[in-house]
Amino acid sequence: MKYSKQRELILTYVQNTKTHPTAEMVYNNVRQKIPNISLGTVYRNLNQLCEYNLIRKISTPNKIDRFDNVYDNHGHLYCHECGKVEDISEEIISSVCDFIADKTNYDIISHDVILVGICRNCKKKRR
Amino acid sequence: MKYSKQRELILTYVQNTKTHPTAEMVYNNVRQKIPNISLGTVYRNLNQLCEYNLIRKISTPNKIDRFDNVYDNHGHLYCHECGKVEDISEEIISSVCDFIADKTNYDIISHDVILVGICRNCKKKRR
DNA sequence: ATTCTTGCAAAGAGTTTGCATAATA
DNA sequence: TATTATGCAAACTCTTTGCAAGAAT
Repeated sequence: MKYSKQRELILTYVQNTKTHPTAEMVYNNVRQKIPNISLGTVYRNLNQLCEYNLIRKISTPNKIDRFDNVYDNHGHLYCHECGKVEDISEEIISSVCDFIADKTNYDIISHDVILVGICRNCKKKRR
Repeated sequence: MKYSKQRELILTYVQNTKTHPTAEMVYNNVRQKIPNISLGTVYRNLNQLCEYNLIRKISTPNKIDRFDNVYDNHGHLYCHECGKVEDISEEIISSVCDFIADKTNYDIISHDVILVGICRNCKKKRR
């Protein structure tokens, strides 16, 4: 992989934010430093960084891909109400995966675990 | 909801197949009986049937929505390799949801549980 | 007669890709 | 110099929507 300023900024941003950003969010952030970067370049780099396992893609039920670091095998909870993505710790995920793999004969790819629910905030608002 | 032949066939098909069909699959099936039905009508009806909780939408990581019956709160396993969607029984899902809800403070919507892994067949092929 | 549904085609959203130019090795 | 990356715009895929015509209540 040849160096590029664009890719470096994209990688740094995805690795250091906790927001599980969409391509659009990455674009808006990197644009502050490289104003004429294109959305196509952002997508190309995000996908390439995924192939090299430097980041990973999280698919959520609303169809907008989000990206995240790969520090461990944590999973994700998607809030069906506000769309927020939160982490589920690696320990929790691995017990769940063991349990399900045992019952179903699937090999669960733990870092792709996505569960859908209603987050704390939205639960409060509902009352 | 006013009756329509189109909707009846769509509902019957989704309720009675085990393939978790995409809109396209539903379209191709219903077209055998109503050749000039349009894809737009299929989408409109699938969404409407979801609103009335007669069927449900399953979002998978490849972004193509799939549809399924609502007989119980079973979950789904998506095979990352071949794209197949298999059921996870309601019992398994509810233990997983209880476990995660307890650890994370989320209310898990159990019928939206999607886990991603490699299915039996693809595991075999890999060897 | 009123309301809902259809088929069709156009529009929409998110993402990918072709191409000439520019940067890296 | 050879290769890879970029910006731009066009293309692509899946899905939704506006509208006039048709079917159900």
